[in-house]
Amino acid sequence: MEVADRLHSAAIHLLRRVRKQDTRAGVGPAQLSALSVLVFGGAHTLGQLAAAEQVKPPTMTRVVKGLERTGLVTRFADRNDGRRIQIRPTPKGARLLQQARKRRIEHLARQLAARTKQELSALDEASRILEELLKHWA
Amino acid sequence: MEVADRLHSAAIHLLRRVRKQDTRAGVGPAQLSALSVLVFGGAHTLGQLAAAEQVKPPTMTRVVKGLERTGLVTRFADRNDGRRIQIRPTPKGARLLQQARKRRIEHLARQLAARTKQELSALDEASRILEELLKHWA
DNA sequence: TCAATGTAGTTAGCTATGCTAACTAAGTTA
DNA sequence: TAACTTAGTTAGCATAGCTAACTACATTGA
Repeated sequence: MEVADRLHSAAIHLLRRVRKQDTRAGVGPAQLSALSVLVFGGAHTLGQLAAAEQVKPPTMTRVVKGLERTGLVTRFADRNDGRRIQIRPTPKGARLLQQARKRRIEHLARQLAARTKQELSALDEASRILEELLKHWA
Repeated sequence: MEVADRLHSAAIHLLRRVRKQDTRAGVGPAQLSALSVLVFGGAHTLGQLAAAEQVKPPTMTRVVKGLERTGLVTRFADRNDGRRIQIRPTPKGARLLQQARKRRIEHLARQLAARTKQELSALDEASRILEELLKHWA
């Protein structure tokens, strides 16, 4: 379908550009993305985090190890279930994520600055439609 | 900025969903993406391909090796410059890419089917604005 | 009660993908 | 034609994905 195609392509190329800003964070993309889930969604168990990131548990074990080694998250025991491991961002982790996110958003915002008010509101409306779409995704 | 933020988030989540369709292609994301450049853009030198994919030449050397090993691309010498290596998709490579792309687009199109005509045209317009934005990206 | 079953996470080991540094080979220039 | 530049590869490292097999804890049911 025509719209699907155009949307798909635009999303790919947009993210490819924006992602380049992450180089300076000094943290890989998987770690950054997992950290983002924790900073915006609060503590998660390893399994919840793996599900949220759509990766298998062994992958998340290693991602969390990396984040822990650099002091960006801490792990603590679950009170109700001795098998579960809760993971929480440290203040350092929250700070780093916010900065990385700021770089991405500001970079994109700079590009958008040259657009007209009409175009910006069209983009805003489209984003809201997509949010709705994602909420009901089959 | 508000719009940048919303757009960024929508693009991330959209692609994450769509990308899951690629599992069945049996080819990694970097290979699939490079193959897409070749199928839609014709033969490229290794360096052009690396630039298009925003990776360094050594990375692309290996990606191309993988594609070559599974018979999805072929390499041939550049007539004008003996240092250059041209890379071209094979019929098998073109076929595989088209199928993978079809799966992605159709999956997205199925989700879009529940939207109104107005919403679809808003998404289409936004995609065109983004294409324009990407063209003049600083 | 406690043995069988299920669930959460880790470890080991493979592949793919990213990088830099250092190299080879081919073109360009002074 | 010697010096420099450019294209690509090789080697070696880190990250990130997977499956299979394991440990530890929780739940279930005879």
